Amino acid sequence: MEHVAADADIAPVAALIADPTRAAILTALLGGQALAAGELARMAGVSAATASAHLSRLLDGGLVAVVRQGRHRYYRLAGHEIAEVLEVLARVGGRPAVRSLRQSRQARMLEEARTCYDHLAGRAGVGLFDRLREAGCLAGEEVTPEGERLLGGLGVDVEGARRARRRFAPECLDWTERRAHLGGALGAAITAVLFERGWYVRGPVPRTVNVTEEGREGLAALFSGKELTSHTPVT
Amino acid sequence: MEHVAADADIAPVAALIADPTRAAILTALLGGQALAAGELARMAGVSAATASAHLSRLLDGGLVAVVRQGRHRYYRLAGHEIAEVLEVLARVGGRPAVRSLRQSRQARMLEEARTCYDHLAGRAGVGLFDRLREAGCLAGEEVTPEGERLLGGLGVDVEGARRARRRFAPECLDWTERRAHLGGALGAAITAVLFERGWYVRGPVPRTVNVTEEGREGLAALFSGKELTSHTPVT
DNA sequence: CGCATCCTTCGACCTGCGACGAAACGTGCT
DNA sequence: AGCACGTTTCGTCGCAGGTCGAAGGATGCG
Repeated sequence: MEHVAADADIAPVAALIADPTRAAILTALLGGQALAAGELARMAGVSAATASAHLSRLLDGGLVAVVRQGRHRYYRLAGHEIAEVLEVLARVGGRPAVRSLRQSRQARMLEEARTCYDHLAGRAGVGLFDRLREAGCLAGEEVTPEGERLLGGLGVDVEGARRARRRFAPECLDWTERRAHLGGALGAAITAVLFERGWYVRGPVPRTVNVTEEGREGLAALFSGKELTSHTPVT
Repeated sequence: MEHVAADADIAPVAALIADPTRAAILTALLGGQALAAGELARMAGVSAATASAHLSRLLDGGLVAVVRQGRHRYYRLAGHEIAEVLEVLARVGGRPAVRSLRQSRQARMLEEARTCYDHLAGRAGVGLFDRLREAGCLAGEEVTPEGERLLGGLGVDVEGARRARRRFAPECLDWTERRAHLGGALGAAITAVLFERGWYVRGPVPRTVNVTEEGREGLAALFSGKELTSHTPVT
């Protein structure tokens, strides 16, 4: 007989994350991209059979979702709550020792700019957040009329983000920078536009992203108060 | 060779939470009270030896801290980050099936009012949060001058909370109510005052709290705009 | 000083589960 | 149809770690 009060069962979820191989898989998926089972196996450094077993368990547990496309099966995190769990765990987990030179290069790229499931993090993330604040776009967890104008001009659907079922514009603080960046529905919407415009592109290392030349110019123009040139979204 | 980029090691932390017995211990400690090793063993339904082994590992992992007092050893969570991890995990963990009548009573009490490590949660938590908003005390993640006056009169050290290293007034949404309540440094400061004044007291079931008669009257007076009677803090 | 209480350490047992290779399954290409 | 490739299933091995009882400190009480 359990004397502890009825509570959410946290152990099963934690157990799914507790295995190093599964943790590597989940961390790889934290980039926000859906990845094929084979790629995940390679990234985690295990055989295809082993990865498959892990993915099957993660699927059962509702941590990942799968979409079949031809003979590939692309896995992604099941939702932003899952990404939040991983981020919070990373925050208490502490930074690991960096071993090889190659890893230190990758680590530097991750610190520079990366995606945190569906929004921008790292130095780029906090930089963007700071610039939005300075420009008077944000007040607490709300967007000012000024911000509405600026983001609207960029092509961000602020109203749509506000109606989303998840939190609108929470500060999300990550484990590399010790400062906050913009998460939530608004952070995701802005990041989506940045990718769509080609201002940021995904880098070779799983979660990293890079700013493009257009991105550098576009962002500079955006915050210098100039109007943007007309925007032709990619279908 | 690991192909995954250098990242925080989340697996070891997750592994500590992954065991059902350790999860029960951590959940019990989520009430914010320090508990003796024996009590924790009883609550988790294991022998003293087993609990001791688990507590030792949790201590190593930095998830709990211990204070020796006579022949007792009181364990508590190591910090609010740990409580945050548990809350987030509980949110994705889903609600467990309620088995006995007794558990359903306890579950109802937990939903009514409980502590979430160091701040008020459950219906009481979201109620307080809503009333503070309605009274115009909060704007986004900031406190208005009006709020400063009202909370100051209550005896809350708003300035002290603002200087704390943790987030000031984040919304913390929990797994029973699907709404937000007040967490962070400010939430903790307010809750501390509520206990100090005797407006809330801890209930018999681990994480539950109960509002007292004084509490009901005091809160009503507070939000009806009246000034409070002078406050004599408990040493 | 000796006993009771609380907690930890030790030794032994046993279950759970993560690892792989080989083979089966399903899909796309020619 | 037949082959190639990505993925899952199956069978098996081996080890990590959770559990308990009993014994060994440590602390408070009379």
